[in-house]
Amino acid sequence: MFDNEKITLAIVDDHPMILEGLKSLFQAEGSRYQLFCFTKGEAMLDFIQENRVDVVLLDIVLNDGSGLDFCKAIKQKSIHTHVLGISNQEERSIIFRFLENGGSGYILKNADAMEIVSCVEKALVGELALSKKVSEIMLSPVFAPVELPRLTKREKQVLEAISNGMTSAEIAEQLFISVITVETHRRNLLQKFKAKNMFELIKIATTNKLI
Amino acid sequence: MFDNEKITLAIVDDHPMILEGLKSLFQAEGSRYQLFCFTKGEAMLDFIQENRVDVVLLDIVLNDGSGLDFCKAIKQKSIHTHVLGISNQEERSIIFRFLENGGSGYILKNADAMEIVSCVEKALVGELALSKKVSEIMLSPVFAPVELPRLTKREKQVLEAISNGMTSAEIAEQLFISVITVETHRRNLLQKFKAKNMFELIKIATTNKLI
DNA sequence: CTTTTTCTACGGGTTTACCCGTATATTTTA
DNA sequence: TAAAATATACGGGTAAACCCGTAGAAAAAG
Repeated sequence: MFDNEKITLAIVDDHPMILEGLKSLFQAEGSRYQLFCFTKGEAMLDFIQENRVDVVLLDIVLNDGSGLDFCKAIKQKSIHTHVLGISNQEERSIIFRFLENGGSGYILKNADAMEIVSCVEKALVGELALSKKVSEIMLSPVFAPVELPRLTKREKQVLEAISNGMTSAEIAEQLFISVITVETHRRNLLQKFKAKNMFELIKIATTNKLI
Repeated sequence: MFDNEKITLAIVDDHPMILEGLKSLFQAEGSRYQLFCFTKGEAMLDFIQENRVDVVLLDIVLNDGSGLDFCKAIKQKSIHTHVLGISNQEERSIIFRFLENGGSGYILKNADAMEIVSCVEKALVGELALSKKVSEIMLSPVFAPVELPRLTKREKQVLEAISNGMTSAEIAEQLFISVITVETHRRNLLQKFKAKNMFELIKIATTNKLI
């Protein structure tokens, strides 16, 4: 990014009103920014393929896909582009997923104008850009009342192996126990999780980082 | 936390040397801190059950369990306790998991003394406390060369349903297609992912947030 | 030191997943 | 418009998962 060049800022949002709002906000910033607006994520990706973009303000909920996926795609195409999520979506896990996917920050749409601008500038200098409310959300974990069953050492081993695609026979061989024992562990796992089958169980266990 | 009371700081680390180092660091801080040291996570949890603790400096790799789990357990027992991860573990996904589990911050062990102290103080006033190196890591996503196959709309629907524990017959009914078609989609999914079976595939898809 | 949990193991039976090849209509992309 | 990808569907067969009840030995917890 050269000092004599403008900062290229892409805005992606499928609400025309919000797009307009952001547009006028950054046009007012003494023309430091060159704006490009998109209502579709794919169109923005095509643009980034061919043009240098410094910052993307990316809505999370778009009609042609998820901002989470678009963020990842942007960083894959252009690692130096800073991507800021901007959404009404307050869900904690969404924020984390966005950052994990390479986002440089996250802003809630009800943030005031100053905050949005300062987040963009933070991102530009390589800092993590979180609006006040967002960092509060990140620091306020809610522990779901869904009590996950705790697994024994053996059950963890079996579950881990299953999730790696091993069959009961293979697991039995690996753990030096009988196939029948492995199947008993399977049964107990299903009961503990109240899952209908292992597919559901593995999804639960994986999303809850048990394996 | 009252001004006339000391800040209670628990340190959990199974390397005696590091424990000593942190101890002397905070004892030097004009006795603002009252220290409690632990080499086992379980012992620290028992302590927190009975005593108010303002901040925990928690090693991620402990011999009696993972700091990730301990962090979650601490926040479940005592939501107001700030937990700071302190580890040599530089892995990006670990940092995110720690924060998702309720951590207030994360510090690498090679951070200098000042940085550690300032992170603790940041956490005390309710801010996200990341050492410089850590926030750099968070902002440097690496996109694994493992190219995930992109799924068609139908395949996503089928995979989603499988992961919710539905059988092929149930899925067929839900999507108004033949069981045979569902099984064809299953087959194609397995081939696309080069997975041995659906258990493995669901784990891959879930950890990569495809479902 | 007793009680509980965990790990181990058996038999028999039903359901489901998985593998193989094939094939046509529709939709998307080049 | 031609080629490729997608969604649909059939038949036959094997392997694996899942369900039921039961139960002893070892380890952990009280």
